[in-house]
Amino acid sequence: MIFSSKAEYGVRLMVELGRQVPEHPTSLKAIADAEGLPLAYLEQVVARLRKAGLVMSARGAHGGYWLARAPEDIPMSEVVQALEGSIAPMECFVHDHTERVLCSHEPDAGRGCATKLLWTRVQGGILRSLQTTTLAELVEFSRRTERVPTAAA
Amino acid sequence: MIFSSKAEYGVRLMVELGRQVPEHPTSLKAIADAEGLPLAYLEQVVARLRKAGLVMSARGAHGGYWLARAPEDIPMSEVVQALEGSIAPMECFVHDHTERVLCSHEPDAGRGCATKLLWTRVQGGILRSLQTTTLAELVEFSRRTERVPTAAA
DNA sequence: GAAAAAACCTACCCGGCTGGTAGGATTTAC
DNA sequence: GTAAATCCTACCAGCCGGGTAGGTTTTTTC
Repeated sequence: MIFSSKAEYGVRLMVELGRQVPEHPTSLKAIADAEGLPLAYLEQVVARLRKAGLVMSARGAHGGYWLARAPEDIPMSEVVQALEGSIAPMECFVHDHTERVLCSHEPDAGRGCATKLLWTRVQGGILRSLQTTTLAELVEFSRRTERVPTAAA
Repeated sequence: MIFSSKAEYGVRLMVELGRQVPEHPTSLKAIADAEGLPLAYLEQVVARLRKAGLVMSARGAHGGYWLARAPEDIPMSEVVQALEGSIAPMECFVHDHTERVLCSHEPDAGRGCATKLLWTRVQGGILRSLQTTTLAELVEFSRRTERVPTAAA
């Protein structure tokens, strides 16, 4: 049970944008260099964030990306959801958005799906932790733990 | 982000065992039939549960598996952990059991890994939901939602 | 208006892992 | 001794994650 690297890269990208001046475009190249990530792949990642309305972009020379909203107004659940497609502990959750505790894949020997009760709780736990964390917190954290560049080499 | 089918099958298996008389062995074949799961694959799944000390087994004819403890004393975190190997939202968590919020895969441009703060919270959310759910709850749920077999066909 | 810098798009690809299958060896009840 | 079961190990096929490649379009700058 692991998130894809898209989530990791995308979150980093968002933190990086959160560290920048608002409204001012930052090129992907700069972010890729700063984080040591492959530029071409980052393009695919940022495309998801753009389609989700989390970042905005400007094309052409000196173009780039910036946050569509203030970091305080961006819950990480939105970010991860945009990157992962959906936040589901099991496959049968992906296409079943109802809260019904009923296993979609089979009637299950004439009784309700007990595992779905469990996965529903797990999903709740994940969502809650993501919803209560804002991008601003991560940006703040990255600032706090920033090491002062050693003056002398 | 999805749990493997081992988790699904294994949890079902545990629920099935929880529905049985304690200490009394149930054959995998019976469970495989009841749940409609491939027997040979279930063998691999149950092996993990046995190695984790969650189920006990008896070989030979009329052998089978039963719960090593009462369902009330089995938190689902143990079950899922046995089945999945580890419960980690990101790869770098698997081999880093410390609580240090520090990215294991790279020094990250001279600052702390902000994403790890997020994943730590997510992991906490998952673990809490798994720890506070016992097998007994799932067994109880499966009993409550059991449909009365229709008398007439 | 040419060239550079950037976003944007789409097709492809490779290795690893998930979800099994196959086939047996061993143990025990009857 | 035979049937029923656990136990063990090797193998495999397809899917998908994590990229690469190679363009097209838009915008700025000189």
